[in-house]
Amino acid sequence: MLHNKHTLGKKERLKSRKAIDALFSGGHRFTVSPIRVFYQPTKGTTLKFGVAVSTKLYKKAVDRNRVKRVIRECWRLQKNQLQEKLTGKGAGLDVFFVYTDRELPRYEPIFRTTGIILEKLNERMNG
RNA sequence: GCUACAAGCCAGGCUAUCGCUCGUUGUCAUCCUGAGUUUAUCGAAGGAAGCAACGGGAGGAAAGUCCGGACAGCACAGAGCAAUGCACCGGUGAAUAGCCGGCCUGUUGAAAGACAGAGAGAUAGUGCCACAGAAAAUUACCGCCUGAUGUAGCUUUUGCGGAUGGGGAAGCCCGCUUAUGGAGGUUUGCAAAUGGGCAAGCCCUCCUUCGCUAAAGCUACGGAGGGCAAGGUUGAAAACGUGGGGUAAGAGCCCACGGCUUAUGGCAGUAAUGCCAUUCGCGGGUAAACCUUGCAUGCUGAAAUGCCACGUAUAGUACCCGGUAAGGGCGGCUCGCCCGUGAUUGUUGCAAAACAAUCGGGGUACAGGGUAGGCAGAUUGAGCCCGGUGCGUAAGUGCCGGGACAGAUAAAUGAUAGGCCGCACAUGUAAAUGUGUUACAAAAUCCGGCUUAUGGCUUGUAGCUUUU
RNA sequence: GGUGCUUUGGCAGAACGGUUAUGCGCCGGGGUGAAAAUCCGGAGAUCAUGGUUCGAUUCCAUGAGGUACCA
Repeated sequence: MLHNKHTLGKKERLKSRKAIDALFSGGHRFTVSPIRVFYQPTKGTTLKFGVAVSTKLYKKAVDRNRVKRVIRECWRLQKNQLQEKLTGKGAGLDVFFVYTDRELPRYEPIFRTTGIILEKLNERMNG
């Protein structure tokens, strides 16, 4: 029952500055436009997620919040499969998205892109 | 109906599904602490995470960071300088460069009024004022007046200044004279012979004319020097304005009227200020040029600050320091003041102490190592809103009653879908249909202002247009 | 969160409050068989809006952009 709920609480978010620094310096990365993905396996069993949008792309805080909310929503609705796999393997993963497009995103394309990213992450966890 | 201005209000609402965060309550089989005793995979009670229910969850500007505070830390030994800010008056308020009222000035207007004002000082000093113009600030180009010396002309007076003459019987011929002409005399010559004559610039005298020299006077030109600032094609700006007197010419030099201004007094006003009287004056503009005057300001800023946890290197290099230390604080600078060194050994010495060495200590700079988690600050406060009421022109404020008030921290307050209300656009006579959809923008310790961005609604005022 | 500095043609970059220089680039012409270089000529700018001033790139205010710093 637990994994049918599409939650994204505090524990599922990437909040430590230290962890993020480590992710940027030592993590793997790939890009599915317009999103750049950073990820790194960890010791815990949780899947942690974070988003960032540059101030240079969007000067207004309202726009940045909008982008982050859309991406977060897409991740929340689709990440359960990956979480199950990790729980099965007893592994953890930190994932970080950076939005790189200058145009404001619409919901559906981002939803699809997030799906592709999750598939890729799934494959890589296998390998 | 449109436009402009002013004031006020709202900042979409509903349903479904899935979420985020805070609080309260409950639950809790997992974990932690663990009363109790029977020492047992016993467990009261509490807590953590999870779960459930209920409740709260961006703004009028949350923005810009332009002002002002609260609050916190450091300092509190003062003086001077510097720096920064402010600048009509009164009120308001915790405070301000905010707000309210008033005064003054300017613009506009017939006026009433409206709008604007960084609104101390240009007579403390320095600088600047392009082009044009005579000149851009106590000066002088033209000009007006006076005017030594000079030049020219005129008048008067004095003095000076013209031609040797020769030849021929004569007419005449030659020579000379750049002062004209006349009168008289004398002389010479000629002709004639009665008398009267004729001729002569170069014989004499006088007058006149002309020229020169000198003196005096007048006029004109020029003008050393002096006086004046009235007038002068400019310019953004021109030396208080108009009229009269005055003068060599002129001038606020004097007078009258008017304008501005200083001071004193009276009256009105809390005051700025206004009116009246007397009075010093009238030497441009610019201080959002430097500056001067007055007043105010200790510095820093929640990344402040306190506590807990974790971690590292009590290490390295160079230099400095023995009390008037190195260095640090007040503090941006100077003075001044304050803080800031111990032990052991040795030498000298009666001692106090001084000096030296060693060890430690302190400081500055460099290069490096570590941490960047949690709690408090921190979400209810000089507060805000509504109603009533008192005071006040108002800003505001007193009293009474009621109400609401987020708290994240890689940072929540949402996403998707569908209607509805409203709005905009398109089609349409209309009914309606279709499309789009709210603008500006997101708390980050808190509060009061200001400024800027912006959708819609209501009311009022003014103008325009249409219809009646 | 806080504090500075800065904005001049396409680019770089000067300018006492008094006509916005200069270089590279661009356009046109000349030149060449065609180009390059060179030569001649030309266009093109003070971030925006107000204010002070007779007059603002310059001084002041407000806003917009850029940039740097503070643990």
